[in-house]
Amino acid sequence: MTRRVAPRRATIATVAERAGVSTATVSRVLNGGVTVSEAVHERVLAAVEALNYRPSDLTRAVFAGRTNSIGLLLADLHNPYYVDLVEGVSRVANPSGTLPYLALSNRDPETERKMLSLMDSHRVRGLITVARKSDDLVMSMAEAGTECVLMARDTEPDHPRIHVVRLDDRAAGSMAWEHLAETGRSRILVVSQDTPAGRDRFRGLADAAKRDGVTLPVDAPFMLDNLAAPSEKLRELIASEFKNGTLDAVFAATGISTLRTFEAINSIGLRIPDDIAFLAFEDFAWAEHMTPSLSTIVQPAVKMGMAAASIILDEPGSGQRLRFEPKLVARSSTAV
Amino acid sequence: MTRRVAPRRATIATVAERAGVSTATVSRVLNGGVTVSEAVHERVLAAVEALNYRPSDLTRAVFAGRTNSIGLLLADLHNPYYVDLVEGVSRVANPSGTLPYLALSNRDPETERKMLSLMDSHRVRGLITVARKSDDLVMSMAEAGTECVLMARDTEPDHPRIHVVRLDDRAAGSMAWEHLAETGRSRILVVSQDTPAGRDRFRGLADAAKRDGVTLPVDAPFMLDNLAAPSEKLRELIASEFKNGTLDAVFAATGISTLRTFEAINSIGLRIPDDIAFLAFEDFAWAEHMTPSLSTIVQPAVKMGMAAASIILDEPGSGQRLRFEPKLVARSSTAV
DNA sequence: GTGAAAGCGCTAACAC
DNA sequence: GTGTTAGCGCTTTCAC
Repeated sequence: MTRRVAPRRATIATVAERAGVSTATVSRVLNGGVTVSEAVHERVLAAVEALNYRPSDLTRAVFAGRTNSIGLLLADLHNPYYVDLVEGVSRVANPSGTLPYLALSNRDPETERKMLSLMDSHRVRGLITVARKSDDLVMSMAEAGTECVLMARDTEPDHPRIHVVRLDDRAAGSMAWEHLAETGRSRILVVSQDTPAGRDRFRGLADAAKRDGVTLPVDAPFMLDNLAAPSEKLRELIASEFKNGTLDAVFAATGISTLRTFEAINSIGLRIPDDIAFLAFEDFAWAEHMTPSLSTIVQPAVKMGMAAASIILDEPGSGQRLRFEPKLVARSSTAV
Repeated sequence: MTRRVAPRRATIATVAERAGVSTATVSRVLNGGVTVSEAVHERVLAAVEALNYRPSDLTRAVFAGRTNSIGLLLADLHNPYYVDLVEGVSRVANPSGTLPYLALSNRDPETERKMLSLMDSHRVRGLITVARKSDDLVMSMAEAGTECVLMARDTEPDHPRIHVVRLDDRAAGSMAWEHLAETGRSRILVVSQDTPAGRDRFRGLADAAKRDGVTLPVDAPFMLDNLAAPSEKLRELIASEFKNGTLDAVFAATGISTLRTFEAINSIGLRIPDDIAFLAFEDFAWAEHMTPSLSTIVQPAVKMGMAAASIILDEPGSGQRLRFEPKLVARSSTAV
């Protein structure tokens, strides 16, 4: 750790000297609250201007024992849900001078932990994360005073500074069932990533079907393992189920699975929605322009991001549990 | 600014006390370099472990006069180019303990300036930005010691701490021409956002055409003003040019214009590529699954992000000018 | 090999 | 009203 590497820049002392006052006075005019004489006020402001001085949020944070940064740990940025989350967090955080650190885990537990540690080193004031294998780290950060917001989690660690913001996944599932049933489908395959959210969405759909007296042809969601490449197994499953006549709709229950599922259906040569209906998850610019346009179930990700940031900034230590409702966007891929 | 709000957490002093040594010694074993007796070394490490102590990068930064954060200011996250940029920056920055702050301008100059100021307040060590209306701010940050990397800029401010990383936009344009010409098209319309990059790409295409003795039917790119909604004007332009027989290909020269252009062509009912060829910019997961699949010209965004971060961390003050080469991904939308 | 002390840039008591 | 002083958590001379 070399010392003083950057070119000198104006500090509060520089400004004080130039204005012929003490650093305390400079601090006072900059932060307001206390009364300062008109003359001094002007001299200080002039000095600030002349020296292009901007107080260091860094030093302020050291003093206050709390920074103005939030740690945002996501899996990647290819899911529109994550993108909107960033948007939402920024919208709430920025106005109060808070900036989010963005880190991507790419679903690697090792990376996940490293990034969390890094954020802790940087003393983020709050953490918003989709991490799943780092409860111990999160707990120790909460213990140390960091507000932690867990996204899309089913577990609910008991700590006043650990909050949970999630979608009502069961509702998303039953919403999928209702839409598909309404359009005349009942032989549904659910495709998902292997996450609590995905399982809950399946459960929601299966339960809703049961209430209507229908049993799904497949009694568990098809779990995608490798998200980076087309799934041969999925392709085969859809092809054989369809041939057996036990399939008239596929519900991709998570953002990433949407692409892989669409791809599988198309590669078999099945026509959507004539041969088979396709209901996707998350909305993205191109969904409307696909052939056919895609029906999707969408989470209010921007709102969820805003809520997460609000908890950190405005309701620390309140152990929030927030649940948001999904929305259906019906387009052609599930049309009758 | 309230003081001491967060619950106390272990500081270097806590560790020192518990290990029965001075803070200086703790610092020494944590940072290495100096020799410390075996016994003390162990006691300190044990205390660190027991107290779950993690040194504050914040305080270190105050002392060192330089943080481990980078400011990343982008327009939005809907363009795959930006997403890959984040990926690239993280890949280089994270391993050395550097975390990027992410801010979105949504192309609003006001927001752009606010975010830049915020980042400066946070004393980012370096800045990577697509900002266009804030040269004065960038210059003052560079002056104060912040490494600034301008992305996609044609101007080149003269300062050792202001760097430029960009695509060879002319090459992208001529690459577009060559591909389209090869597949038998020459009556090309270029659609773009109103940016230096877009203009250069048009210029590159027009010049290449000229070299081949061809004059474009339209002597300037169609500049999209509102990126958030379909463009009626674009739709009309394409329809009328096509009817006149002066159009057999459209080149969307920027990431966002790709969507709006595709939309316009489709809404007219023109068939791609039979009636008209369509060449897009930037690659994204769905491009391959559109009907037809989209041919695109792609910038090596991940590499560009890595380069930008490297400049900040490894080559400060070297006034870099980097130019990257685009790549063509040929698919069905430009097939013969 | 280890401790005491100064100082990074800033804010908040406490005097005057 | 304004200056003086102490101190936030850390690193680094400088003594011992």
